[in-house]
Amino acid sequence: MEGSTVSGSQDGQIASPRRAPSQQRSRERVERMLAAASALIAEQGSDAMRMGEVAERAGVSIGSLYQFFPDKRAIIWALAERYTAESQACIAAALAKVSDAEGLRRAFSELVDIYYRLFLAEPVMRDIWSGTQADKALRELELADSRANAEFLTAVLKRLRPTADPAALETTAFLIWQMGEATMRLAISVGRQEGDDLVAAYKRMALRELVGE
Amino acid sequence: MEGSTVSGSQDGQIASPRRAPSQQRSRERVERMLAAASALIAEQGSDAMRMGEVAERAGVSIGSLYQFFPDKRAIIWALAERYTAESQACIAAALAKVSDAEGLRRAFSELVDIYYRLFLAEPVMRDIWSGTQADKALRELELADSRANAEFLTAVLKRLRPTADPAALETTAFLIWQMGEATMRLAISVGRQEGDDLVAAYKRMALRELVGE
DNA sequence: TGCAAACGTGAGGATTACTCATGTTTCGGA
DNA sequence: TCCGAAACATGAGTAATCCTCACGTTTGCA
Repeated sequence: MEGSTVSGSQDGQIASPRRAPSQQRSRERVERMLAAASALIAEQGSDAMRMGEVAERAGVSIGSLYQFFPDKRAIIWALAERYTAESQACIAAALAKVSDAEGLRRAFSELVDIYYRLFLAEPVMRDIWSGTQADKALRELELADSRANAEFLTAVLKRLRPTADPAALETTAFLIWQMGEATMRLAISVGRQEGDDLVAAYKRMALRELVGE
Repeated sequence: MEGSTVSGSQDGQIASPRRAPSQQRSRERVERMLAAASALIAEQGSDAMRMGEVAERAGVSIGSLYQFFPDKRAIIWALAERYTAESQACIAAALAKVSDAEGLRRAFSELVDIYYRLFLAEPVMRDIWSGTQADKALRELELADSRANAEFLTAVLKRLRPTADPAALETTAFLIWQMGEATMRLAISVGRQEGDDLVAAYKRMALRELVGE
């Protein structure tokens, strides 16, 4: 998983191999490229982001950019991967020590709020997850991320309801998580007031399913 | 709304006006263009669809294509609009005569099945709704469609639960509908077995919310 | 029947992701 | 310390594709 920052491509295949930065100089330059891309996505969206502009703003040539990222999607993928890695750790921590229904209620409720605020505050994340779903590799990254997150939830449910069918719990947890992400995407694409209402309604519905009435 | 087949563009603005076909000949040609686009999307997806190929397969010149569709997105938008119009009528019919909880349970359950089968069977619809969410105009069309559909559901809920807060019912109906669409998109992007399970789980959750325990 | 508007055409303009031949820097080993 | 190989850097050029536009043709109507 070490060099995975460098890959990412259409139809889920690993793209043609590109050099991973091994020297200090190039590592710093790759950071600058990612920072430039991030800024441009925040300003204009990933669709309007031009590779030439990324290179210019990073202070590197277009050729250098393509030396480390096989194509445009790869640079977006790299940014997305960072976000997922970060948030996954946060989610694991929040759910790890849940041991009863009330704890789950509190942890889940808090998690939804954090996620929602994150979506509202991070234009890059918003753009990547709500706009660029056309990219197959990104969809698969999101799906994998979602499965991983749902597993934390599954673990909690199995602990709280040891007699229930494990497969059913897995399906429920995955669905609830995916619906949460769908709700976030929806909430940020409508007005703030309606978005808040929708998130609140989701939270209510999800909790009803997770901890019963 | 008459000539709306012809418009559709970025940032929700109506695109630069394009001639609407007024003669018999051109109406037939526009149909051929839409049919060609539909076939190509079914074969390779809307992203890989080339405007030149659409024109060639429709037996018209590239110039004619652009005479009626301001840009590539417009032709996809036109196809999407047809689907929404069709399905909306079907949904309205299914929900119009619901008068009690048991009727709602049956109608909703059937509706979900129909929608799921539709998604599975229609590659064009699948492509448009699950892939090309990057297009702002399409997102807005889908949102408007979803709101319209949710309203039918809202109407039923208001009939069945006259004492409940109307605004809350609206939010609930809209959220449930959006989650349904999210579930469909998810279900078709995972395997058939898991997809079926997810749809079944969604149906259970939604019904729990709609008609109680 | 003639004319204006609608329609039809396809070569070419414009944009942009991406390549590649060539030059420069870094670094380990002799 | 020096050399050679590998890593790195460059940017003009290529290819693909969306879309335009100037000019010809057909249709409908007064």
